[in-house]
Amino acid sequence: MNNNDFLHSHIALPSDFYNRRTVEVARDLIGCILVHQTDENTLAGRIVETEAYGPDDPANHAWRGQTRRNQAMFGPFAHAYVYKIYGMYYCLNAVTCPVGVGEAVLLRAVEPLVGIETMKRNRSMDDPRKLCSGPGKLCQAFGIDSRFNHAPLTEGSLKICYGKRDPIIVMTTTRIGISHGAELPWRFCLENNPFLSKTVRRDKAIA
DNA sequence: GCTGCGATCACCT
DNA sequence: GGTGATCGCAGCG
Repeated sequence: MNNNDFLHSHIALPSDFYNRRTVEVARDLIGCILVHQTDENTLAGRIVETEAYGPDDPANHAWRGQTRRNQAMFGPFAHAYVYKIYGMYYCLNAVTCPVGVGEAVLLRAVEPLVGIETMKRNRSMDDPRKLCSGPGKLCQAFGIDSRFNHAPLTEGSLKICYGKRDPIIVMTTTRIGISHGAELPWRFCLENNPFLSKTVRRDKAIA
């Protein structure tokens, strides 16, 4: 399949998809396709790991209210919230709630599908399992940075599209890498997928 | 102002 | 399993 075929065979999720409870959006994003159409290439991959940052959640960036960094979280749903972490990596979120409510879904891992050579170049790395197996890695592979903060995910160069309708098993587990508050079962992933991040906790798997 | 730490990652042992 | 890279924010004064 060439790049044009791929683009035309995938349709962006409608904006209403994101106007639901954040944990539902996080679960339903598993299996959907992240697409970045650059001037040169199409980059695409299947979303295999997500994390919800919801209400009453001390780990949520929006927990202490609105700041310049988390402004996009309080903007309209179906848009991107991209922030820099540890001064060097970016993380991509899908904003889920109406204006004024700060909730989002962090995309934690993607299975590379299209534009793999470009991803390898962006990551200076050859192993396909390591190209997008973490929130910072997938942004580097896809060339996603702060320019995409506030960008719509329903149109334009960065989109999330329907995936194939293969039956998939979504595993629910706790979050990790955060210190505030209880570890809520708000992480979702494709069971036994080889492209998950290194921190998936099978011991705490729920389904 | 300064300090500590975080939704990370690669590299080292 | 430990460490360094290095930016924005919060908390403290």
